Amino acid sequence: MSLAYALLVSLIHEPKSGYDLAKQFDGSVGFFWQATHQQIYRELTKLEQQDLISAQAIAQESRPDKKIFSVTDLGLANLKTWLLQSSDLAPVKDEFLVKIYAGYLISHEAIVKSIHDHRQLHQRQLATYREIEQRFFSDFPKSYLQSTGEFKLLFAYLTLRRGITFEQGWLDWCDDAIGLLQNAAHSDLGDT
Amino acid sequence: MSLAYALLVSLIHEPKSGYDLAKQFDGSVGFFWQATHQQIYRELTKLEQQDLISAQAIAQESRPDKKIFSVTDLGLANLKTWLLQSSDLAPVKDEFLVKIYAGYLISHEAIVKSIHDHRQLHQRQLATYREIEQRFFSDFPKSYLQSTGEFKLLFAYLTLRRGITFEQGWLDWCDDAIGLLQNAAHSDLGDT
DNA sequence: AGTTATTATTAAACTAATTGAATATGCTAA
DNA sequence: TTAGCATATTCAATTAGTTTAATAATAACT
Repeated sequence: MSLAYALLVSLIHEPKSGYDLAKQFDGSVGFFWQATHQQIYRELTKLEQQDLISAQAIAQESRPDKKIFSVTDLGLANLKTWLLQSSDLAPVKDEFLVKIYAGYLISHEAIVKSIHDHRQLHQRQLATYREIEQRFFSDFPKSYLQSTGEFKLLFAYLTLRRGITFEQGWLDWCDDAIGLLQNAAHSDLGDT
Repeated sequence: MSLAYALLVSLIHEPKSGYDLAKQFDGSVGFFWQATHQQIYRELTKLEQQDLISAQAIAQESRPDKKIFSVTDLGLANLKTWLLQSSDLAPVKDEFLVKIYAGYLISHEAIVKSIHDHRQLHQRQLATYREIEQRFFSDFPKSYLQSTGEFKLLFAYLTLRRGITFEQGWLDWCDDAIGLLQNAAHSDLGDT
C-alpha cells in the first residue's frame, strides 16, 4: 500500500521510468522506502490501471524504449488525501539489534568486531548523506529563508537532516558500546 | 528468515509460549523485531519441525492449555552461527518520512500538525524506554562493572540505549523541523 | 568477433506478512 | 447471567516482497 504512495511521491517530484525508480527511487525517497524493480514494475502496472499514473512511451535510439510515468490529477488527489492521514511509528526491524541483544552467547571479541563492522556501514551511509548535503544544501537554511516558493527543497532537506542525525546516532552508539564492552573486559581480567 | 532467529533469541532468553511471544516477544526483542501472532505461530511450527525448538505441553486449570517452547542444542548452535554473520544496514521504511518529503503538496499548518502528532508518538515511546531504564538499569553501567558474569543484562542495556537515543533524535528533529517551517512561514508573510 | 556492462521491461515461482475469523476456556464486571 | 475481556491457538485468504531469470537493445571493452 505505502509502496504505491512512495512511487507517487517520487513521480510527482519528477516523472520517470520504472528503471529510474528501481535505482534508488531517485536518491531521496529511496533512502526511506525501497523496493526491488520487480515490485516497482508490478506496482506501476496497478497504478496505471487505476488511472493514478499515466505512461508516455519514449522511443529511444541508443537505448531500449522506455515508458515515462506521470501522476494524474486523480493520483495527485489520492496522494494528498494520504498525506493528510497520520502515520504510525515505523516499526523497527533491525537484525543487528537482535544480534546485540543475544551478544552474551558469543565471544566478546566477536561482538566488538561486529559492532565495529556495522559502524563502518553507518559511517559510509553518513558520508553519502553529507555529500548530498554539500552538493545540494550547502546554503541551507540561510539562503532558503530569503527565497520563497521552492518548498520542495526545504522538505527534501528536512528528510536529509533526519538521515544525518540517525546515522550520527548510530556512530555514537557504536563508540559507546565498544567502550562499555572493553571496560567490562578489563574489569573481568584485571580487578580480582 | 530473521523472524526465526528473533524467536530463538527470545526463547533462549526465556522459554515461553506463542502467546507470550506475540505480546511484544517479551518487551525487549519486540522493540526491534515485531510480528503478528499468526506469523509467530507459523514460524514456531516450522522451527519445531526443524528441531530447533521443542515444545512442552502445559496443562492449565484456570486457562487454556499451552505449549512452552525451548531452544534445542541444535537451535542454539544454529543461532550462534547466525550471530557471527555480519548484518546489512536495516532498510529504513518510514511512511512518515515519505510524507515529509512530499510536504510541499499540502498546507504548512497540516505538515506542522502532522509533525507535532508524530512527535507525541515518539515521546511516548521514549517514555516507555525510560521506564524500563529506571526499573531495570538504574545502576548501569556503574554497578555492572563491579559484578561479573551477568552479560545478558549488559546487552539488553545496550539495545535499550540505542532505543533511547533513537527516540531522542526524533524529538530533536521534530522540534528542529517545526522551527524551520515556522521561520519559513514568517519570512513568507512578514518580510517583503 | 565475442564477452561483458548498462539500460529497460516482463514472467514465474516462491516466501513472508497481513487481515479477518473461528474456536475454546474461564474470569470479571455490569 | 450474559457480555466482554484475557488467555491460547489455528485456519483461510489475500497481499506484499524476494529470487531467479528471460528478453532485448546497444555501448564498450578486449
